[in-house]
Amino acid sequence: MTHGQQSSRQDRSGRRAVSADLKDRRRSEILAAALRLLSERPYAAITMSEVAAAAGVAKGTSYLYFPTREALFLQLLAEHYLGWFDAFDAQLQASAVTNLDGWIDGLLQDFARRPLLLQLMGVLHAVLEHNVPVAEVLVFKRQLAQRVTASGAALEQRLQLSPGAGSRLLLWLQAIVPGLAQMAAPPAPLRAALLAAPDLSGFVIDFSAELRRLLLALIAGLRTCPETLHDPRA
Amino acid sequence: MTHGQQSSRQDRSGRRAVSADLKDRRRSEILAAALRLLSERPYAAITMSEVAAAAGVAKGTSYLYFPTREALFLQLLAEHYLGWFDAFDAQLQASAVTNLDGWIDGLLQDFARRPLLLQLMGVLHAVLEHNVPVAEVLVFKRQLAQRVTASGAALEQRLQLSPGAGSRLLLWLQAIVPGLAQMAAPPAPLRAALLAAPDLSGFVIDFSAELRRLLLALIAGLRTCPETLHDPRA
Amino acid sequence: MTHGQQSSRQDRSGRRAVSADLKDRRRSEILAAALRLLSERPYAAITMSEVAAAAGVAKGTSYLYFPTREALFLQLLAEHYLGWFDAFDAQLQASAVTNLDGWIDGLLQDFARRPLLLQLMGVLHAVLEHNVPVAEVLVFKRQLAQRVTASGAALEQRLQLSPGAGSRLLLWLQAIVPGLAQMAAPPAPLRAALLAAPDLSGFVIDFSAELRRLLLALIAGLRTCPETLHDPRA
Amino acid sequence: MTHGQQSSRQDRSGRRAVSADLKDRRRSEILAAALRLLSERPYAAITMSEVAAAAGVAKGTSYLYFPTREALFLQLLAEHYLGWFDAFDAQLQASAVTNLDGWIDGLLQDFARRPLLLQLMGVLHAVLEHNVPVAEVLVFKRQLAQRVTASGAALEQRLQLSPGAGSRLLLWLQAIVPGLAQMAAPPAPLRAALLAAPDLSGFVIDFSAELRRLLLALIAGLRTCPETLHDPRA
DNA sequence: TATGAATGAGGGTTCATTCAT
DNA sequence: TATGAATGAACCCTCATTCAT
Repeated sequence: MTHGQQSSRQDRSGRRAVSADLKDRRRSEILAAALRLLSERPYAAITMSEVAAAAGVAKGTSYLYFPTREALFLQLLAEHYLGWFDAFDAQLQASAVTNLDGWIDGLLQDFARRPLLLQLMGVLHAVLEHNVPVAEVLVFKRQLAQRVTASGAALEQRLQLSPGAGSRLLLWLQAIVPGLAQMAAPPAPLRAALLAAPDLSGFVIDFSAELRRLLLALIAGLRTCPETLHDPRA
Repeated sequence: MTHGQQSSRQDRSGRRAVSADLKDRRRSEILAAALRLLSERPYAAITMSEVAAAAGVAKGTSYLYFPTREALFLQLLAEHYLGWFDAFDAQLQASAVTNLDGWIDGLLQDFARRPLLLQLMGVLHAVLEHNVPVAEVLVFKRQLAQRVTASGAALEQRLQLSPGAGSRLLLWLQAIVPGLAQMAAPPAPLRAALLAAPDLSGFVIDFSAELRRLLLALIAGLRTCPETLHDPRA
Repeated sequence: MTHGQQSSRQDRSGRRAVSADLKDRRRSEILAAALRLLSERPYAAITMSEVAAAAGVAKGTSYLYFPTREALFLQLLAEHYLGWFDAFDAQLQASAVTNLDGWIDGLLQDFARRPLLLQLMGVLHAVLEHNVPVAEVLVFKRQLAQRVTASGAALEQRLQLSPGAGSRLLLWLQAIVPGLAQMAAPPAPLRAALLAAPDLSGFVIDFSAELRRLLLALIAGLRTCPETLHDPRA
Repeated sequence: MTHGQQSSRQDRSGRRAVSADLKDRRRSEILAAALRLLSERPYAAITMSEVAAAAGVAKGTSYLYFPTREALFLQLLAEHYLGWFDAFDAQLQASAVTNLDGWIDGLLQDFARRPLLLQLMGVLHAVLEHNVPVAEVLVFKRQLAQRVTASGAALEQRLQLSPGAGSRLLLWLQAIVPGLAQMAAPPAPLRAALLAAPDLSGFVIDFSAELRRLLLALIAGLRTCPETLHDPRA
C-alpha cells in the first residue's frame, strides 16, 4: 500500500524552472492541463489537485504560478478570449461588406469551436472575479478593453454601424453569449425530459441558431435607430 | 453549541404545521428566510443551516419542505419569476401603445425592484437545474412556458411585433438579463478599481441603462426585420 | 407539488385497532412489511419510515407497537427463529436415526430457506440487543432457552450424543451460522475480484457446503469425545 | 469548538511526515489512536473526528492516510490479525505434539489478549469489506490466505490432521471466534439480567471455555472422520 | 389509537490553501 | 523553485425518535 506515486514522474532534474523562459513554459503546462480537464467536466468539478496532477507538478507548485484557483482559470479565459478576438478580427477583414450572413456564420463557428470559452465566460462575473487579486483582473480587463475598442471600431465599419455601436455590441455579447450557452446546455436528464414534453420543447434551444437570430435583430436595430445608444436617459 | 441562537427553544406549541394551510405557511417562512439571506449575500454563500436558523426551524425541517438546497432556491426563483410576470402583464395593459419608452421604464423598474430575481436567474441554468428532481424543474418550466406564451402574445400586440417575436424576446431576456446584472455588479473592490482607471470605466455599467439600450435596439430590429426569426438557416 | 401522499391510503375508518385482535393484526402488518424490505436490502439500509410506509401506517404508529427499531427487528428474528425451531423439530422426528446425511441436508435447507434469519442472527448480538428494553430481550431469550433445551434433548437422542451436547450444539450454531453466512456473502464487487484471483478463490465459500463440513466434524467430535464438554477446566 | 482540545496548536515543526519513514510513523499514530478508542467503545461508536483528535492530527489528515473510515479499521484488523498469526505460529512450534490441551490454552490466551481483534473480526464481513476499495481488501485477503495456508499446514502436522483440515480449521475460526465473542459480551444491563434469571444463565457464556469445548470437539471430529472434508456432496 | 411534522445531533468526506522541508 | 503533508472549516443531508394534534 505504500503508494509509489512518483512512479510516472520522469526524471526531475532540470524540472526546476530557473529561467523566465522555463517559468513561462511551466505556467503554460499548467494552463494546458486545466484546459484539458475543462473539456472533460465543468469548471466547478475541477480541483486544483487534478490540475496539478494533470500538469505533472505538485499541488503547491500551481500556487507558485497562480495565486488562486480562480486566477488560474481567469488566465485561461483571458488567453482564449484573446484568441477569439484574433479570429474575430480576421473574420472581419476577410468577409465582404455586403455579406452579413456569412460574417455571422463565421462568428458562430468561432464560438462553436471554443466551448470552453463559453463555459468560462459563464463563470467570469459570478465566480472568477471574486477570488482573484484586483490587479490581475485589471490586467485582464485592460486587454479586453483594448480589443473591444479596436474590434468594435472595425465592426462599426464593417457592419455600417454608428460610432460606439461596435464596442457596445461586443460588450453585450459578453452577457448574451454565456447566458445563451447555459440555456442551451441543460443537464442531460432534464434535456431528455424537455424533449419528451411537447409543451416544453421550446426550452431546448440551439445555441448557434438562437444567437444568429438575436444578432440579426440586434444589428438591424442598431442600424435602424443608432440614436438609441445616446438616448439622454440611458 | 456555543451560540444557541434563539436558544431556550421558545414555546413550540402551535409551531407544528398540521394542516395543509399551516404547512404552506411554514414553507413560506422558510422561503422568506432564504430571501432575507439572499439580500445579504450571494446565493453561493448561503447554507441550509443558515436558512433553517433564519426561519426558526431545525435544519432537518427544511428538508421536509424541499428535497435539496437547490430545490428551495428554485422555488424562490419560481415565485419571484411569476411575480415579475404579473407585473409585466400589468405593465403591458396599463401603458399606451404609443409610449415605448414609458413601457421600458416600467420594465426596468420591475427588474430593479427584484434584485434577487436577477441573482437567481443567474444561477438557474448553471446550478439550480443540476440538483433538483427533474419533475420539479418541469413544473417550473411549464409555468414559465405558459407565462412566456401568454405574455409574449400580449407583447407582440403591444409592441407591434410579428408572431413569435414576443415570446422570443422573453426567452432572450432570460439570457440577457442575468448576464447584464452580473456584469453590472462586480465585487466592490474591483468596482472601485475600475472606476479609478479611466480606460476601464466603460466596464462599470449601469444595469438599467444598458438594458434599455439593448432592448431598444432589439425591439427596433424585430420590428424592422421580422423575417429574421424565420430565417431558414436558423 | 402539493404532495397528496394520502392518495393510496384507503379509507381510514375502522383502521383504528381498538380490540386486542386488531392490534395484533396491525402489529403483524408492520412485521410483514419489515420482512418484505429485509428481502430487498440489508438490515442496516432499512429505515423506520420505510417500514411504516410499507405497512401503510404512519411513522409514529410503528412506535406504538415497538419501542425501538431494534425491538421491531428482534421481534422479527424471534418469530423466524421459532419457525426454524419448528422445522428443526419436525426434521428431527421425520428422519431415521441412521441417516445423518439426510438430516443435515434437511437442516441446511431450513437455513437456506430463511435467508432473513441468517441476516438477523448476524446482527442479534452486535446490534439488536443493544437498543431493546432488557425485558423484551429476556422474553426472547427465554423462548429461545426453552426451545434450545427441548430440541437439544431431542437432538441428543437423534444423534446419539451425550447429555448436554445437543443444546451445546444448538448454542454453537448461533455463533457459527451467521458467521459463516456473512463470510459466504461478500459484496458483489469483492466477490467478483475474489473469484478472479486464483489464490483467493478459497475465500469464496459456499454456505451450505461449508456448514455441512463443519457440522459433520463437530458431531463426529461430540460423539467421540463426549467428555470434553465436562472438562473441569472448561 | 467549546473544547479546543490540545488547542493553541503546539509547535507544528517536525510534525510534517516528509519521508516514507515518517509517513509510516504518522500512519501508525493514527492507527494507535483508533486502537485506543476501540478499547473504550465499540467500533460503531467511534467517529473519524475522534480518531483524528486522539491522534493529534486534523480530520482531513486521516484521509491522507486512509481512503475511508472502514479502510482505517480494516488496516487495524489486518495488523492485529497478522500479529495473532505470529503468536499462533510460535505457539505451534513451542508446544509438544502430545500436549493438545496446552496448545489450546495458548491459543485461547492469544485471543484473550487481543480483544480488539475479536471486535474487528466481528465487523469485517458485515461492515469493513463494504466501504473499502476492493484492491485494499484483496491485499488483506492475500496476506490472510498466505498465513492460513502456511499455518494451516503446520497445524495439520502438529495436530495430526488430514491435509486441508488445518486451513479449514483456521477458516472456520474466522466465523466461530467473533460469533462466540459477541455472544459472550452482551451489554452490561442484559448480562446482569441474564445472570439474575436462573433459567437464562446458560446464555452467559465464557468465551474461552466455550471456544475450548468447541475446538476440542472440532479437532476430535476432524481426526476421526478426515474424509468428511472431501465428501463429494460438500 | 393514530398521525406525521419537527427535531438536531451527527456523519463522513472534500479541497483550496499554507508552509516546513 | 518545488514539494506534498497538513490543515480545518464547511458542506449537505439522514433518521430514530418525540409529541402536539
